[in-house]
Amino acid sequence: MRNTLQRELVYDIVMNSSDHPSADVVYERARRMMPRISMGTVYRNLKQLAEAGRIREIRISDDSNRYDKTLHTHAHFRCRVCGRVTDIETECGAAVPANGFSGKLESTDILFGGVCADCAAREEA
Amino acid sequence: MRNTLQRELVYDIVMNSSDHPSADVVYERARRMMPRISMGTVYRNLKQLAEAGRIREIRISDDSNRYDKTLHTHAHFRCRVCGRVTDIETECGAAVPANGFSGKLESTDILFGGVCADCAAREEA
DNA sequence: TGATTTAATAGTAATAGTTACTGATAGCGA
DNA sequence: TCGCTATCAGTAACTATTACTATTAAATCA
Repeated sequence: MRNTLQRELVYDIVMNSSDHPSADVVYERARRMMPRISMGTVYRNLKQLAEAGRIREIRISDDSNRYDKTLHTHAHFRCRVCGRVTDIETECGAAVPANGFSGKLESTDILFGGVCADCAAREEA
Repeated sequence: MRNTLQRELVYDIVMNSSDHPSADVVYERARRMMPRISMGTVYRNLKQLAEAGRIREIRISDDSNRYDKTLHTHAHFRCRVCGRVTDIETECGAAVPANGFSGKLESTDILFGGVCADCAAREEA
């Protein structure tokens, strides 16, 4: 994997973000530093960095994928009102398949959906 | 909610499928019974039936949504080789957010990815 | 039962997220 | 420094899904 300015920029943006940015958001932030960078480059590098294990891809159906600097498996919560994605602890730690599963496990995604505390309070008012 | 032939057909197809069909697959099966049914109708009814709690929507990022006759929360495994989605038991039962989460929880999706036993055996050969 | 209301339909167009393509550029090994 | 080729910018294409519109048909009611 070549060490290009574009790839390092994309990587730095994810590593300095704590808000689980989507490709779109990474693109907007990247353009501030490198105005001619293209969307395709951002997508390609996010995918490659995730494949290389340098960042983590959070797959969110019915929404765009997000990218996370935190590498270890952990659950996420997505607020359907504000769209924010936050880390969340689960009671049993990381879920694992019970005995009896005989395939090859490669990824685990735990996604909770609902309304975050902030938006719930705002809805009350 | 009106009781249309199209809606009952879509519902019956999901209830008689154990392979977690996507909207596309439901559409193909529906056309065999009702050739003039449209894709939009299938999508609309799957969404409405899921909202009404009569079927369950399985959200699979980087792939189309699937639909399940089983209503209670349970984890799924998706094989990246053959694309099949199967039910899977987890060691700790259903994951729940740890104490400290103060939002409103509405959905839980646990998705494992990897290679199923069949495809793994085939890759060996 | 037949008229009326309106949710739902078929068919089509549009949207969003993402990937593919193409000629030009630049990282890196020799 | 030269040459190879991965990567780039820009654009087109693709896929899953939703939106739109005129038409149809459930359900309500006289």
